Amino acid sequence: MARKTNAKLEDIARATGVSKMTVSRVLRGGSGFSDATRIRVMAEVERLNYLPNRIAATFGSGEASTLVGLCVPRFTSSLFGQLTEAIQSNLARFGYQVVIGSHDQIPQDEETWLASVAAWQPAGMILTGTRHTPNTLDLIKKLAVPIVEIWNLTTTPLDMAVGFSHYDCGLTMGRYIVGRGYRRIGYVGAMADVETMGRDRQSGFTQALGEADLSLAAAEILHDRPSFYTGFVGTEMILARAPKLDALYFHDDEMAIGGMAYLRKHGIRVRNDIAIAGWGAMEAASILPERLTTTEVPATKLGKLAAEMLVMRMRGETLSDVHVIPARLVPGDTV
Amino acid sequence: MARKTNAKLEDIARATGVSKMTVSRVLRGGSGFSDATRIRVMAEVERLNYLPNRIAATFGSGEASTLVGLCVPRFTSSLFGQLTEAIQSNLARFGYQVVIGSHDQIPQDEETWLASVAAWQPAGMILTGTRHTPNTLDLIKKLAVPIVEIWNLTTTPLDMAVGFSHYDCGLTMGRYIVGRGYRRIGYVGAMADVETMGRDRQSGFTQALGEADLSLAAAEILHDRPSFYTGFVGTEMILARAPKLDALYFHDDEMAIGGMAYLRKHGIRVRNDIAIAGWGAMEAASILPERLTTTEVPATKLGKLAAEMLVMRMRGETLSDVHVIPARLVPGDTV
DNA sequence: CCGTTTTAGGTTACCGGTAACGCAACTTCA
DNA sequence: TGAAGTTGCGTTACCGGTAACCTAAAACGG
Repeated sequence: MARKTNAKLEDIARATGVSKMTVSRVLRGGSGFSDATRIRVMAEVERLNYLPNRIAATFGSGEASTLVGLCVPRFTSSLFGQLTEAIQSNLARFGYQVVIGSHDQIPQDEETWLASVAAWQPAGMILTGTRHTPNTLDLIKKLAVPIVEIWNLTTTPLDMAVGFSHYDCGLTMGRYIVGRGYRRIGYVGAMADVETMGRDRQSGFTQALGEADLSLAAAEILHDRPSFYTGFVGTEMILARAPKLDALYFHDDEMAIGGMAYLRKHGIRVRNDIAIAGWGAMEAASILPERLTTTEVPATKLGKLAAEMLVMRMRGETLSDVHVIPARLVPGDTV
Repeated sequence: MARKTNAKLEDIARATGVSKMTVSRVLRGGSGFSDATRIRVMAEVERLNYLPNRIAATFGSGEASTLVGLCVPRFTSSLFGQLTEAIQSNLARFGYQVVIGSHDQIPQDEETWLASVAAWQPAGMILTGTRHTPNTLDLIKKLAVPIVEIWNLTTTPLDMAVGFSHYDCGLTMGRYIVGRGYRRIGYVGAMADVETMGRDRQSGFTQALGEADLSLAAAEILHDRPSFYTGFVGTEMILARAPKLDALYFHDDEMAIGGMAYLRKHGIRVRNDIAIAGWGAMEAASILPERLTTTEVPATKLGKLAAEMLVMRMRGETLSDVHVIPARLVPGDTV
């Protein structure tokens, strides 16, 4: 692992007969050189197979690097997968590299990760959620770099935010379910030990029920991460405790699908016996015999917008702080 | 975005009354300083809220950075999500940061991404698959950095490899299905335009059929990415062309589940009328009324091993090149 | 108690780019 | 035609760490 023997600007400069400053100018495509020089330099760059050195470039310029940090709860979720995909590809278009982390809803893990990425003088940061440790907030302030908080909406962003209100997702779905005449309504959630955004949806949902002088007839929050199987088991558990429910709101679609599998197995008819609502408009629901009532979350669009906002800000443009990507209730056949 | 005003080693050195070299030694936890000095230095580090600068550190040492590149086909796949999660968390344990890319099976995209990451003097690389462009191979050779090729097994790794044989997955499943007495067997795949590893599984599968003097009765390779819905549609299409099939092998479990949804919708009984086999042992299958016959792919274990192999090699240890993480056929109720 | 080794530091010279400035030759235009 | 830009470079001084080398004092050992 000794020093690399790669060609450097000086090698190209020597071979071309110019100064390395000129080579640097040519490579960065600015001005300050003739066309003839450019051609000669580029020929040597090609011949010597020059590989740029962003470490040296970043260090020398004193500017931020072209690295951007991205921290999500986890990558094993279809929505966060879409988000990651969209953010990475859109940042790559503008010449940025994405350094990832996941915190699984543990703010301390985000802090640890952030510190390790901060050491790279990143040009920007994308964080999910609005829950951060005090140290994270300190670090962010010290970094003084554009930041987008995504996924969850906030009116007081650290810097910029793009997302939607999980509370409103729950509120809207709650009103919808109540409006369809259901009265004995349960909620099946996940990750009981940590504060997920599903908790916000549950709050909004409960609020909607309260508006109709109802309350949650039962809530079953499992400890595991949301998954098909968690939904299956959660449904079994909540129905064991509260067999007379006529509607179930799930943490997300995958859990709802798991719940529906439980119902089918036990001959309980969806909608006729019990209404089902999910969240996320996940791909898995596309094969259900009935269209799942859910909330569409434009993860890809959100990721793209977050990336583009960050790029603009990193380039010094000013733009408004908070963008709302509306999540939309999609009525189906299950409520 | 002018130069940051963060404290640097020299500030700490001045405040402590030592040289910045001593501060550097203390911070990196080596030797060459007294306990009293260490305490005074650390106090100033704390007080001035020093933030390390890996750009300068990497540049100054001439060593590789602590960045590691990870390129997968896409992040919107449960298995690649698990892989990403495992790799990121296990590399983070050892102080590395993960820079991601995705190529969606287009080798050229991998090349472009690799070039942008190579400029960061990464300490290592993790690539999926063994198909790389000539330029990618050149670049990798120039980088001269530990590399793990994962997911697909190869006997001629660029450097190290950890994975399993997709061909064998298909071969084993083919023999199993043939052994259970099925004769009119179809295959439903995805991403027809590019060479996926599913293609390798299909080859092995076809080979197994050939061993029994059979051939694929039909193959339907869709153009889309594998998904629940692709499986649904693919099943519809293949059965329209070849209604008398008695077994179907799918690109993966999600497609198989989609296919089973189609069958259920049309009153076709799984196993009684047509056998179904998937691949990947994906979580979604956990809620099926019958246990899906599939191949278990230990993505998390694979990612962890890949990360650990890379770390060992980055630390200069020598170890064997190729590790096989066995994929295992899991018999279910659908074949 | 003295020679030798170890410890605790300081000094210096980079790493490979980039910013800022300088300057000669060439254009432009009144 | 001469003053004022403009173009096309070169020169110099960094950026903030680290490696390598050096030195004086302290510890050690026979």
